[in-house]
Amino acid sequence: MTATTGVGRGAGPVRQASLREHNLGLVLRQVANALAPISRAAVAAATGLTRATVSSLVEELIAGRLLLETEPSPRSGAGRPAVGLALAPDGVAGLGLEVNVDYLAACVVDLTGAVRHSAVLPGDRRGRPPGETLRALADLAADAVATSTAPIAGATLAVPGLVRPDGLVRTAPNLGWRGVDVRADLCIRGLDLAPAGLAVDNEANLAALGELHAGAASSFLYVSGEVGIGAGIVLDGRLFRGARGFSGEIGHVAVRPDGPPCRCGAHGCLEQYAGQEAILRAAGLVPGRPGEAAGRLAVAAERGNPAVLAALAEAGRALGVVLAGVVNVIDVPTVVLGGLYVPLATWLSPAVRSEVDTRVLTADWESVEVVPARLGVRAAAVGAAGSVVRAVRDDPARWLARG
Amino acid sequence: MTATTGVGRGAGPVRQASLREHNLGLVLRQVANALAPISRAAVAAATGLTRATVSSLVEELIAGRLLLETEPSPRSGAGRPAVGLALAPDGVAGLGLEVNVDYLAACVVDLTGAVRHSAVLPGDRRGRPPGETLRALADLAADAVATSTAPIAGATLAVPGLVRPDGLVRTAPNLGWRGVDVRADLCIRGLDLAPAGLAVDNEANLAALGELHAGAASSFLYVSGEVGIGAGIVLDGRLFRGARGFSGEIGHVAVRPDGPPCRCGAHGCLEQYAGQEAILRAAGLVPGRPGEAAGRLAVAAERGNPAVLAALAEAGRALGVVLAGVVNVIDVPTVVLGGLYVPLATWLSPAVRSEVDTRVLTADWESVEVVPARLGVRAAAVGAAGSVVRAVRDDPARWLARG
DNA sequence: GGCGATTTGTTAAGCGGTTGAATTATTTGC
DNA sequence: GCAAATAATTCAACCGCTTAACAAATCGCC
Repeated sequence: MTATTGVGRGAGPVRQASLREHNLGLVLRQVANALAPISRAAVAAATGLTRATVSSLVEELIAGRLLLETEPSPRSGAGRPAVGLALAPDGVAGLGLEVNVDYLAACVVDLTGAVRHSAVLPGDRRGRPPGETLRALADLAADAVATSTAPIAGATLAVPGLVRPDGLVRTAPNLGWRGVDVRADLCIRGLDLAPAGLAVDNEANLAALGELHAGAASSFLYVSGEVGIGAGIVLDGRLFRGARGFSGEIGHVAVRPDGPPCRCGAHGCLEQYAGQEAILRAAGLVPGRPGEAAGRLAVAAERGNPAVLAALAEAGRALGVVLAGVVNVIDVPTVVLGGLYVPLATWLSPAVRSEVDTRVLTADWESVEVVPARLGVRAAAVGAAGSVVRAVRDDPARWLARG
Repeated sequence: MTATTGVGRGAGPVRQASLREHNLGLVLRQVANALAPISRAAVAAATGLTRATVSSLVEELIAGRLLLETEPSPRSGAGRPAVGLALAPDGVAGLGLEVNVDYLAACVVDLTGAVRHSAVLPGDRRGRPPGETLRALADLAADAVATSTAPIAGATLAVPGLVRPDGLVRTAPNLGWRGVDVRADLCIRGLDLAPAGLAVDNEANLAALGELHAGAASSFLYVSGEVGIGAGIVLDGRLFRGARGFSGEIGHVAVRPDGPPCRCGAHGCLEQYAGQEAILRAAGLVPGRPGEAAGRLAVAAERGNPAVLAALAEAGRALGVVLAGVVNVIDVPTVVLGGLYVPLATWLSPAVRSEVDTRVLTADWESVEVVPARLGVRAAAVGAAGSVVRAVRDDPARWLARG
């Protein structure tokens, strides 16, 4: 009986040092989440730590250039005025990279969450050798690094495909990649990736983090519609990766078990109803370059083209059926439509909402919101960069202890 | 920018006391997960704590009657013989309760995971007033408590319906319950529920924990087929409850969006293909008492009744389509078929497996297993009781510090 | 049988980190 | 100008882990 492998839960032992690491993060996040500069005393009150401890922790964070003291805020009541604390804009930054079907992107996000640099290099990357694409990306990345006044804590790369937890790209069908070890193949001038290393993740996952970063709710399902359809699941401010790291593959959830065949080998997958090519086909438009399909569809829909409107309604319905299923299973309060679906949200959302409302069991008392994404194409790159600074925020001690 | 509410992550501050609480749990779980009695030195080596610290922690756990010293194990090599440590069978126990359509159940599980007492009271509970049912359950529970030599740390109740995180039963359609506040209405003779309180949870969730307890993998999807169909999701040894606590409602995931109408108001829900009544209908059998349908189906299938075999194959296919979708979304390596599906697994599994294998995107390199549940009807009650002792195991300090 | 090697478990000193109280600093209000 | 109020720092005390030394119990080898 009872044979869970390993110890489960909070794994390791806890020494006093871990205690400080935890509290360091607690204080840093408290400052980060405050809307305005906040005093040590307020941090102490909010965290439950004593002011003495908070002072000591803050001192360390300031020395590590993660926090700054600001001018006292507008006075209120008697007493010594509080010294404000805020995140240091030049303390650390994260580098976010993205390889996609028709562009490469790089951006730098600082600790405060501000996007400090952002560059996109258009170009069709389908079927090109990974090495060539990665070299071009490395150049773009090196430029981004060169512009940063803050030290770069690490980099994260977004790829439209299945990525193993260790960073190996299992397959990125639309790029034509299979088994690419990005971590070994990418080296960026002016940036030593050894310490934090390069993280690689699915484009939908990182775009979801980008939305979180941009102020979306703390729990939501992000749907990334492109040639394929992926999803990133954010629960309670954290990315949910499933048991083995390949969560969110909603593009191959069945809409109709005996529907049209899909390139995955199954029948009636969502991609065959709401993928970019399926929508174009249903609308009677010719497939073109991957980047501009959404625009063409939006223009035609705006003009009232009936075939396009019908195609979008049908796609929305299929999307709604699948999303309702997902919500029934993981019970998220919000669905964010991203990628291709952002410019088409006006026409897709009604059908999606209607399906979700009738099919989600708990919809009667726990409403489910369907909203378009706030970020555009850059969502994944911003999310990737944001995930780096988020990692520093979650465990500042590791960053402070760097060689 | 960046406006996650609250602090997220590891919530509270960490004082030295929390440190000890954590390590107390670490040591206890290490002993629990060992297959045989284990020495202090081995615990130290496995956890990374020093032997001195482990000794101190063990002393506290022995004083609290959670651990026992056993005879030294068969010798091996030189050196002073080790004193074995094992979970104390009489240190604490958990009470598990279940209200279901056609029976009530109560059981007691001790810290080692052994079921010390188990009682089932058959009887149709559909449409009966909740108060009456709860009184009958309280009697059953009081008997269970009376038999226990170990102090009862708390109780958990399994209900076939939607349960709010605070324990309010939102709705249990097959019982005819709506908005029942079990925690207020249930009081058990001889057991003070005040300290740990009474937890209430969905039957599928707790049955999933029961399977975990019975040694299933540490990540799996448990499917509970009864009149309705629910699922419990276990990831990395932990129950996954979704963002708002209502996860796993797979009974109303669509198999065919324009299929037969479902009592939930939508069309083509899984319940209409693989629910108890749907299978009986498709098999041409009359609905009977809820408890015996599975048996009748299994007997008829055994005899080779073609209508029944076809009905089961069809149900298996529908189940497979939906489960494949769920696996695509949360990427679990194992699906456990429970409840009604256990006796029917022989006929359901092939269709389920075939659908899962063709529809799960990652199935080519990360196989998905489909297995029948190990526990029978009692899974939920055992899981409920197990969840109580599991809570003690995860945070022994709280139990040791009881008034 | 005795002695060293080996492993377990305990004890005592030390150190890191938080607490709590006292102290200093800086403002408002009367 | 002084009391009240609030912010931040200093310092002794305490708590829990670690290190290192030691005591206990067994094996193996001569």
